[in-house]
Amino acid sequence: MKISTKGRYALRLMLDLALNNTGEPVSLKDIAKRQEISDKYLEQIISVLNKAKYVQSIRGAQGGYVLTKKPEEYTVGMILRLTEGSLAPVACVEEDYNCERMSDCTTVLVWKKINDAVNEVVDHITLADLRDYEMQKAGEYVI
Amino acid sequence: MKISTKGRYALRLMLDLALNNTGEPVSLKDIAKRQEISDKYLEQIISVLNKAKYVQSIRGAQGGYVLTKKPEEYTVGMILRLTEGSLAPVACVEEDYNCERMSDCTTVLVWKKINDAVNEVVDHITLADLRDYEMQKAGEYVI
DNA sequence: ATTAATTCCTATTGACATACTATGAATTGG
DNA sequence: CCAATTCATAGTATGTCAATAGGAATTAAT
Repeated sequence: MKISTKGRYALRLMLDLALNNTGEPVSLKDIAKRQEISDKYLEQIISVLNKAKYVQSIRGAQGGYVLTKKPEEYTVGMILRLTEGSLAPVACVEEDYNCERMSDCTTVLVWKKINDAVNEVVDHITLADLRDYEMQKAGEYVI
Repeated sequence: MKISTKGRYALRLMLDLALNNTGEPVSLKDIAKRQEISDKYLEQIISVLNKAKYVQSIRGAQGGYVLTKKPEEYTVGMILRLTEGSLAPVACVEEDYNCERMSDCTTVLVWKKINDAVNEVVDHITLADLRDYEMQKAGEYVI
């Protein structure tokens, strides 16, 4: 029942971009340094985000990545589902899954409730929420 | 973000015992047949439930297993945590976990919310709820 | 006392996923 | 031209999953 590093790093990566959302491209090397994550591994992760047009890449020297949308427009769910695949706790509550036991199966009730509960959380937190939380937290120690 | 067969089978196994809770021991072979699960695999799973005293075993011919408590007293969370280990979506929201980034880490907010949401579900469904649901469902077609 | 049915215990296996590392090509600003 | 960057693909070590396998121990029924 774990979220892998892929999803976790993707979220930190996107949050990092949201916090450095100046219009200038942010290099992966910088993100990797700030987040203390292997840059080579981050390359693979951002490649997925890039192909899905969640970020735009600028190649060459001084290149990097920028968000394609406003932080408000990314939910945590979008990012996790893209990088992790489905967040469903079991295959049988995923879209168009078919199981012969389905009609008999009582435990599927539990999986559906877990699924709904998780979706409710991840689909209502945006990158902007996390960015604001982090910025506010940073401000707490100013005075 | 998946629950493994171990936890899923454990829940079906326990529900099967709740539905056949006559006081007579139920053999694993029968459970395996009803649930269409490998009996050899179920042996390993029930061994965990047995060591935790969630079930009591009766050895020898005509032996089997019985629940040690009333179905009302088992939550889905108890059964899943025992067989799956922690249900936390990431290690850092588990009890007494320590991570240097903890104080900086904004994404942990997300994991905590997921964790709470899942716990809220699994800790409020009991075996009796599932048993009643299944019995009621079976009755629907009587007339 | 024997047999058959059962639980109990431990080891092994094949497939797959995870979390990277490695290598090098392509692109581009300075 | 060069250094910094993204892009693409391959490899790898480790671990987990989902069983399967084999047999020992126990006990009710005959």
